[in-house]
Amino acid sequence: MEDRVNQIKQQLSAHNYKLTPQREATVRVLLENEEKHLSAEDVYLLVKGKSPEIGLATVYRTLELLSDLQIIHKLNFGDGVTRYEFRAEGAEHHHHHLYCLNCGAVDEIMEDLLGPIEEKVEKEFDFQIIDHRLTFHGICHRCKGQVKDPKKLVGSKVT
Amino acid sequence: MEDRVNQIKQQLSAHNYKLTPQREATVRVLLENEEKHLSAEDVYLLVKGKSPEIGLATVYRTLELLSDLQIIHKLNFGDGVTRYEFRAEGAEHHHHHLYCLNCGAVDEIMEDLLGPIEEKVEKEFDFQIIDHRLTFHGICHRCKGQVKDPKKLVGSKVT
DNA sequence: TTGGATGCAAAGTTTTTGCACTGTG
DNA sequence: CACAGTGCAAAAACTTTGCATCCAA
Repeated sequence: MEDRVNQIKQQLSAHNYKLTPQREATVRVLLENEEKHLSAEDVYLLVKGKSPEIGLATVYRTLELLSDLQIIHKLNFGDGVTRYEFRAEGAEHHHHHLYCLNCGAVDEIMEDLLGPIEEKVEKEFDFQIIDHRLTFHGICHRCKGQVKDPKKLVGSKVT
Repeated sequence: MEDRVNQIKQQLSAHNYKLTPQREATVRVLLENEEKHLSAEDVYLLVKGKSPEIGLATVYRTLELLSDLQIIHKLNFGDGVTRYEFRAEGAEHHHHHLYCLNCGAVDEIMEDLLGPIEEKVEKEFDFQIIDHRLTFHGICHRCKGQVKDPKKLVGSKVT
């Protein structure tokens, strides 16, 4: 954990940015909730719990900065909020998401399933891949058999 | 084209919705610009060109409706706007996107590359896949060698 | 002292909602 | 008449920006 904070500190200074207390608090919240895909608001509330003087704008600015430096990723699951997560450790892009249409949970697949596919795409479309996003939308194991809101899944008018 | 409008009309009436003139105009704009991934605003402006009396709210409501019925898809490429596209023709989910970080263009890959991967995921994670989103972010063939805004690609402070 | 960073509030974007009205069955 | 559908404007939700202030080098 301290290692990772230090690593980020170095990544920032390599680009002439400082790891201010606010930025550090934000980074720590992200690290402590790594698997949770927090929104900016989530991060703000968590940081505010520890350091009440921080402003929402600072959180946004910090997330934008970390995102520009590719330390974290922006994610969109179509619910109108941008979520953030750390990039996969090994510098390479590596993992994918399972988004449950019933309960909204986001689980992770930690394997990279796309290696061979990327090679094919790069060649076939003359496209230099920098990153990818792969999300499966469906019903998670927890919701199986107890879908609460079918309307969300297949629209229909309740008459 | 008329076929597809009729097909959509039937999908709507199957759920007790009508294909009103506004909805039809919206659908036609989407069909005429199928490969373009229009935002709600884009659709609104195009529809307004033909039927000036339409309201933006109606466009949003129509897109939401079509999306609930899974006639169209919502897409997010992280630029803050929701875009829309028709679902792949063959009822199955089938295609993927190439999003250029330099020029913002969105190209399509019309093959489904994920078949075997989905089987694996369904088994391994006990997750019932209804849909997927796969987007590669990178540099498109048009931009190769003439990247205009490297900052967007690798953040750095311009001092 | 100088410039980056911050907090607050105001403004900006995108999307949703309330409500009266319209048109068709 | 009933009621889905609509247009408009207001409101909401999320994010960015302006600006005075603060702080470390």
